[in-house]
Amino acid sequence: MGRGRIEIKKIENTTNRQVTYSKRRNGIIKKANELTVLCDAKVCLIMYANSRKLHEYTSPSTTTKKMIDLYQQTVGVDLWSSHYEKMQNNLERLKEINNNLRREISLRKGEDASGLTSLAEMVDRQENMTNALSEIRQRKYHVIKTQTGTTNKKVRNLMEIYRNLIQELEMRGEEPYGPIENEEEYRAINEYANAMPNLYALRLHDSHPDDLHLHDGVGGFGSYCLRLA
Amino acid sequence: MGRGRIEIKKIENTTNRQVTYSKRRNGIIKKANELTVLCDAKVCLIMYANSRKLHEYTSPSTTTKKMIDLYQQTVGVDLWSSHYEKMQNNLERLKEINNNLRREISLRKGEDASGLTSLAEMVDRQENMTNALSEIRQRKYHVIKTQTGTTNKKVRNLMEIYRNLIQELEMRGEEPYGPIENEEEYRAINEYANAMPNLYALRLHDSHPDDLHLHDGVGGFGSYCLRLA
DNA sequence: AACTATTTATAAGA
DNA sequence: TTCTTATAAATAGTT
Repeated sequence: MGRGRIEIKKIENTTNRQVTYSKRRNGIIKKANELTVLCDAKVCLIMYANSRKLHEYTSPSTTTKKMIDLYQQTVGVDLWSSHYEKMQNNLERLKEINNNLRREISLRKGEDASGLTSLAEMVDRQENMTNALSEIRQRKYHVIKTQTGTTNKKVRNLMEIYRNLIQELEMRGEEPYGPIENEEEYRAINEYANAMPNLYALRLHDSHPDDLHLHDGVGGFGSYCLRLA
Repeated sequence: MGRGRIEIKKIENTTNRQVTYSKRRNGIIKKANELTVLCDAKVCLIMYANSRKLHEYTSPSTTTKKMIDLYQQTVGVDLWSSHYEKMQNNLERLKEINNNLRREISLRKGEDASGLTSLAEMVDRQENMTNALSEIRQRKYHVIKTQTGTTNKKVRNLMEIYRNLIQELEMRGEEPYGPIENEEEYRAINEYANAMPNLYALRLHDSHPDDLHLHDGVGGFGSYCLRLA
């Protein structure tokens, strides 16, 4: 379509080629746009000639990225994969580690999916578990000791309150051991009384010989005392 | 360029539009190819019309992926980032799970990084551990029982060999209890003898009352016997 | 899918 | 590059 018909083969004259590229590039972009408008199509056109300059056209109704995504979806090839191969590897590695951790937990729970554990392995595992258990016992011991300390303080406090109460009542000439009138004090005493069974419950759960034992003489109100055996 | 000039706006008649799309699509692909050949250019053309069908042209000298890479490089925008993000999230999620699993193992080992464990929690944990331990004990018991069976068979076998050996020696009129000459039999007997301490070692590791105990009367050579208490 | 009157694109030249 | 213009190519409407 010009002054003369041309053969479709590379134009060897550089200038000529560049001129033709410029003209035809505009031509094809115009065509792409016409296609977009006339046929309600989405077109993405990327051109790259030796000039190292990139020219593109993308229908206004879409974006280059959307077109690429669409392209992948249709063609069924993941063009991104090479870009995040490393990540993929990382992901796989983490999954592997994860599985190993799960397996270890499983073993520690006494489960054994494979059923292939050797005796030596099991002896080892048991020893491991026993150590862990004694570790936990020690820690619990520590916590109980601490808690006992604070509890004893609480008791001393309550005894003080109680004594004062009795004294007050006696001074008023009223009968001791009568109803407690100070609401706050009453609540505090009750709270303490209710806390005891919880501590006590430990003995039910836990009957191992080298575990700690709580000896509490729950006699009169004034003789509350927690000792560690 | 046809029987009549047309306005560049969406063709409302569907059939007409599809026909025009088909014709012009071919036209633009031809143009793209001519551009490729004439000007030594790289062209990537992706078209998508309502038909949900994708049409593309890419210069033979390149690939769609290369063109996309080039496009990104030139435009300086990372089209992959959104995909990357998804993976990144996945990775973070896995790491989180990983940490949780590690924490659980830590707890099961009796470690406590936070030091914030409540007493109730620790009681619970200990019970959990105790259960796991008994599970493991049971499993070990099973394995030992099985192994004892096979060991007993081995012993019977060895006794038979030994008897034969004695008999043979006596028949030769030689002194009994002399050096064992059959090398294979010697090795078999030795192997068995060496296996015993390993089984025995269980008692050292494992002194829990409800664990199983092995009573073995290691008397004469003929009285080897493993019993389960 | 083919035809063809026309429009459009563009090769060559300025 | 851009403009011009003769001519090749593309295609709208028709069959």
